[in-house]
Amino acid sequence: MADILTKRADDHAQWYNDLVLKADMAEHSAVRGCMVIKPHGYAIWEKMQRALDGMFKETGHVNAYFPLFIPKSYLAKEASHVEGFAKECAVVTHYRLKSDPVHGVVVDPEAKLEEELIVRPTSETIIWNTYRGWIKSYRDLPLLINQWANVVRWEMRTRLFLRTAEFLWQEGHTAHATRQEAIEETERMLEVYRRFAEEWLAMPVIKGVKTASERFAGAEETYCIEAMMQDGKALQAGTSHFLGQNFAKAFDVLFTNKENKQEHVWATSWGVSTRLMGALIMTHSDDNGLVLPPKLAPVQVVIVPIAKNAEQLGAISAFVAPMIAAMRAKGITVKFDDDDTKKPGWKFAEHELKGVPVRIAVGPRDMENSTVEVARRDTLEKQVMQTTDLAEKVDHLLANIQDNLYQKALAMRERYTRAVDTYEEFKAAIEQGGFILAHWDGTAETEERIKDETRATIRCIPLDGDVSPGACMVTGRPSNRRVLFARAY
RNA sequence: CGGGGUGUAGCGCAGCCCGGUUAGCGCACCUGGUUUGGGACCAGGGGGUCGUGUGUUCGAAUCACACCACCCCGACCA
Repeated sequence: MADILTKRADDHAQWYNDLVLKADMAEHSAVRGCMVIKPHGYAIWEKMQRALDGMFKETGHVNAYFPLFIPKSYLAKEASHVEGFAKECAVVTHYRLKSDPVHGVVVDPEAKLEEELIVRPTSETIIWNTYRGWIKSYRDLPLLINQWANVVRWEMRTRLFLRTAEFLWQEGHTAHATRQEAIEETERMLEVYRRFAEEWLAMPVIKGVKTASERFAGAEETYCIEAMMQDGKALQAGTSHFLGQNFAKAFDVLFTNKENKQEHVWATSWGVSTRLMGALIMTHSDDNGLVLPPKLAPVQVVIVPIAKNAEQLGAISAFVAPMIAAMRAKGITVKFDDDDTKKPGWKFAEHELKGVPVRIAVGPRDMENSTVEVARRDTLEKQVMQTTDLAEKVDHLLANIQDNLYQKALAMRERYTRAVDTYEEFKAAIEQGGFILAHWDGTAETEERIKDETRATIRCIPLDGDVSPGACMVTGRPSNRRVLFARAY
């Protein structure tokens, strides 16, 4: 087979880049840091959206849409929020161009905006400013809203899907009458993200909370799910923030409680982005290309006819028609690749590159024997199957692939997760990659020192797992429990 | 923002050091034919402001200066 991708073992970053481009998911655009998401990539994102959107609605949320532009002054209303986002905001200063003999068009200096607008890096401010008008009574609560949107963060360094200047995401913004209720919401949505990651992306994640220094700008507590990529680095796959009353206070959002007293509402926000595409790629794919979990594959089964001529192709089409109908009846997405300008070998490689979970090859030999050749993308194994009950067999195979991908990723994470007790062990272990569970004294100073010396960060304080106390590996001071360290994307 | 790299056909590259016919090669594309169970083969064909600007020169893809863009590696972040 032709080597069209850089091998993972040679250069993981280059492999990732090649894969995104060659599998036709996205490409760089004319604008620095902004990508074009191509149909194959977008189809996967759409499947993610559909699944997540359903889960949001099952948990009582509704969708709405807020503006792309935010008055500059709004950003400053929540002190730590502005601190966190100010240095990466795109700003709109004018609303008109005019033609120019030398430069074609120039900004019309007479069209300067009274108040500059920023392109949203996230929507808390505009949303909370709006919520003020919507919330008057405890009867208006909880307010459970999600929006699907694009946001812009002027990142210094970008990577396709993992970090782009503009990215697509969803952001949930909820308002509650009590602290407890808001915390429950924050945790509920984190659990939705865990389920989505594990059941749809087949990507095991660790739920936890961020340390103070890694917390979202404006949050009281940031919960996250952390995943391990194949190169042993960590990727934050989703976040859910308990915002306390910070935004309610900044935007004067008050409600009257049952005792006729005015109170600030309690808030949450939570989001996942097109970064999940990067997570998906780096969790399962191999040197032959993309590997997609069946639940997110735009095409789950591709049928490749092997025909010498048009008559044979016609016979194969008739032969597979009932199988296709039976599979579709089971909700399986099937593509019959009867393009006669490409050879079978070319198609095999192409569909592997694009991550189609199951490939079925059918030729004259199969028609004689009432068989088909079924190849699975995850293990690259091929087997000849009788056509009897093929749809059921394929249905099982897809479920099996989905499960196998999860189990493989889980086994990898477990293999590369270890507990260490001394800083020396830690330094050696971090060079090997993977997750490290170690005791930490809870101070920002120690966290910072570890980061400076090893480039490892505390990914999260896990919600589950070993909670026995110990001594900080660096300072020896007491520690409540082990926390999760890794080098991260 | 520091470091490195790259801009030549749709894609990937050679040519540049040492200036000189009509700027090449592979893939892709078009036509015809033979093929088709792991990226087919033969023959013919089309496609280029060599990133931009200025300069040096009889002559610039090639030399000089400036600029622009993008990519990769770090620091910052979903």
